[in-house]
Amino acid sequence: MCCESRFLEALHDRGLRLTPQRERILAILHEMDGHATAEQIYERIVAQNPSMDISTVYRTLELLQMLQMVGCIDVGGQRRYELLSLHGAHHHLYCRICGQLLRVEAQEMQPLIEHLAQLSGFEADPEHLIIPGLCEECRHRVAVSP
Amino acid sequence: MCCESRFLEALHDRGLRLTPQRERILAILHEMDGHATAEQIYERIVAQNPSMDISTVYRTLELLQMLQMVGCIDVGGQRRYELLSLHGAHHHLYCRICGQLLRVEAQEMQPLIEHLAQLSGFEADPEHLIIPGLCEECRHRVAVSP
DNA sequence: GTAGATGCAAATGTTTTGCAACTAG
DNA sequence: CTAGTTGCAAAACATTTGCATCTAC
Repeated sequence: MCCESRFLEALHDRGLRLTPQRERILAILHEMDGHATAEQIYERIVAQNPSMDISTVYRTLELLQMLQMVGCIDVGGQRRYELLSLHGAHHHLYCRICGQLLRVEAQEMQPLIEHLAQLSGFEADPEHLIIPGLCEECRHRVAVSP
Repeated sequence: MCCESRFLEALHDRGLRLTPQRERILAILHEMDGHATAEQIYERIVAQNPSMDISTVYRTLELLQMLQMVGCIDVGGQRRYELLSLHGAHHHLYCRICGQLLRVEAQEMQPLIEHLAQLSGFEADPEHLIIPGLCEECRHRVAVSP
């Protein structure tokens, strides 16, 4: 796990503590490799440790966001979290049929971002844009049965 | 009101009915000119007609979305609705400091959409994309006081 | 020992649903 | 008339909070 020592240090700097629950949540975030909901993280942990509470998951995710270790995106009325250290800067394609999230490298969006800046002085975030649409499979499925 | 007759026709085609509640919600959507939450629409109506229920607002908004007369975007954990007939196809720039939504013509995004289709077979929605970032004013304000 | 963290239960806020009563066509 | 619609109340979600208990340090 690449960032546990960073976590520990960040906690200590603030007078906060490394608990087994926090370790477990960080480990799960590594395992899941992105786009997990709080509920999904919680379920994985409860399987082994039934006493874990979902409020602890939320509190830890909030903490990790504050420490800039976890990013959060808001799709389809729910939040999904991912460890920032696992992937480079990227955006998301959100399939509004199957709910799948695809990653797109940040650079693919660069021309658009420059265009918008020129057009209206708007400085688009260089990461975590969510583009809704249809993924390839769902697009075909819809085309076949209209 | 430009689209009431279209609404009536679409309803009749499906054996559905035009009720005073549906008329009222459509009228409010015209008045509000975009980006209203269900709660905001509900409040406006309750002021004159206290018996209206918010579930009727949700049901009508869902219906209008199904009829492609209303679009829905998901920003900052809440949904906002707008009448599609009021503006041409467009996307949104969402300033995450002041919360303002700016409209961008759909054509400005066309090159990106084609690029994504080529890259991963993803068919991005031609409308209602939300791009978070900083509007010109907030960008300057932030630059001055870091 | 003690500030900080946890688990529990209950509150929150938003959206959805079941259902009996009502009404547009 | 009657299928569709409404208002109401309650459920369903996702998320947050208050608090007594517990624990990392």
